[in-house]
Amino acid sequence: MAIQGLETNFNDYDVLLNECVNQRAVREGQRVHAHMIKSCYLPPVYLGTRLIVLYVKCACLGDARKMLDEMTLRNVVSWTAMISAYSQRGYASEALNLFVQMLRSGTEPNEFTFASVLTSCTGGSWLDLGRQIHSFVSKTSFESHIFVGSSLLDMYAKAGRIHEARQVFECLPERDVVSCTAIISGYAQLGLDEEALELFRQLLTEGMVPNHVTYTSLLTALSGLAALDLGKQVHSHVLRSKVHSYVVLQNSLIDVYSKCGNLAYSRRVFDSMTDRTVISWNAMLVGYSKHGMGKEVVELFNLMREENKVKPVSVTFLAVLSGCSHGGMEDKGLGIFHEMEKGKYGAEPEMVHYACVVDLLGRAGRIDEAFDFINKMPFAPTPAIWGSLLGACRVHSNFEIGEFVGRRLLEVEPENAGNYVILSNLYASAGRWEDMRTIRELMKEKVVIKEPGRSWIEIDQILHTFHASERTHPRREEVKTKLMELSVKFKEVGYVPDLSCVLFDVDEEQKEKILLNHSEKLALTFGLIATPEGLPIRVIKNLRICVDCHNFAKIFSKFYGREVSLRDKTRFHRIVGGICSCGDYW
DNA sequence: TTAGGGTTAG
Repeated sequence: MAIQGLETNFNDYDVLLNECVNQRAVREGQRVHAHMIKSCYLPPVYLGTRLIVLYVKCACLGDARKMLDEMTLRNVVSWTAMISAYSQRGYASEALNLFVQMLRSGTEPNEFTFASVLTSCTGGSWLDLGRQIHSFVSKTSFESHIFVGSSLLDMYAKAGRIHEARQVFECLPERDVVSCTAIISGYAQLGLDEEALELFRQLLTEGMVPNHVTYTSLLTALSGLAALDLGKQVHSHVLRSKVHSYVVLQNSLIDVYSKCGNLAYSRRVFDSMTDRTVISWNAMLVGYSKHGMGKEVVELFNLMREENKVKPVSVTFLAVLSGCSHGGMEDKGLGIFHEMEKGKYGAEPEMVHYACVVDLLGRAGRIDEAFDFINKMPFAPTPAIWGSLLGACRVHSNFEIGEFVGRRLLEVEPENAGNYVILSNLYASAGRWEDMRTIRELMKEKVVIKEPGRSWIEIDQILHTFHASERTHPRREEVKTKLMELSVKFKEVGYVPDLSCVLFDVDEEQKEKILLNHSEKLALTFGLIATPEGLPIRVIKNLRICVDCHNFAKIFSKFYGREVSLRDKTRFHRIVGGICSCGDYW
């Protein structure tokens, strides 16, 4: 049917609008709409709603909203189509405002409305409103509806309220792959990786059939755990199933291999992809960057620009700049930063990029330049920026700037123990013992220990976790005895425990004991006794590795001829024959 | 006619 012969009646309009919706023909729909206006035809609710649906499906939100506003009579579908359009595109406040307007108008929401509007309550700041909607939902029959329930549990999970999310999940009268994935992903996104993995296994035994989204969420957890064998298992599963070509899933595979220290596998996945999003490039660049592979970072960035299919974004530059910094390509990194400033890439440098430059200059020993750079930045420096410069002052023994920065940091970030340690060590190296003692005293009063250290190692698909106060591992006594033995052997070949790494005010003997109990030493020692001779040992630590453990690992690698791959909070340390890929700067 | 879960960085 064409516009020319269009009659001003419901049936003609209805047939034509249906065709438009099916073919996503928004122009044609707009012409039909214009015809209605010209003919002074006031569309009934059904046709008005049909137009809203058409506009929403063709991403013309402005037209859709105009239509809704023009309608004198609206039904639950007209409201819900608009609310869900806002929700899906991330316009949370518009969606919520409209929901409130809908209630005021006296229209009863249905399960579609609740499922939509609750997805706009994610992100923490809307949680209070989300709770109110939840209590509203409980008074209706929709509480047990699976779509509404999935939205609800996802809302709680994204706000960090995983127990409430779990409660909603447990109360669902039925489960499907989406609700199962939502709860698994909730755990994974909060870094509760072991819980995510355990729940995945449990739900699998209960009959869940995972799809590409479930595998993507599971891979997030496996990345956090650096569970290489499990990651490979998921990969082969994915290859045998129909879901292997989803880009998001492949991006997660790049990430899992890179976080497990296996960049060759990451690159193989990356190269095999026919379509890549900016996240595929970013994941690969971040992988190289965390391994300190500056040359590869720059080459891949150049390739990305040559291909010119996707535009680099903020995270891309973060990876490129930090890759240049960790990979000893300071001038290249500085060059790219200056090009960003000049607008070459269409992405303005942000605070994180400035922080990368400070790190880059500091690492290269260009402390004065870094200090000048901070003072000229268009932002007020963050504690992380000062912290990065303080670290550089420690490594390059710059007392003057170090003292200034350290004092500054104690004011803005009094709870961070690392700052006190570096500053007191700076004083010690300058022979200013009185100042050193004052700083140590100050530290005792103010420091908050946020997260206890833990390290883990994967052997035959089993993750073995160690804490400083190790009481749980079945082979802990054997590990501790072996570790004592290593300490004696290593001292004979030059290992001197670095007691300045200990934050507690105890005697030297006690300090040495504390150091020897650091979780990464326990995990490393377990790796030695639990894996065949000569094989590389892969340890993961949740915090930044301390100088003493780093020294210990270097001697360990040389003594036993074992390659040690140690992933800490910020990067990978690949230690071969006593030499670390980080160049002793991290 | 309207609905729920996913990837990089910090």
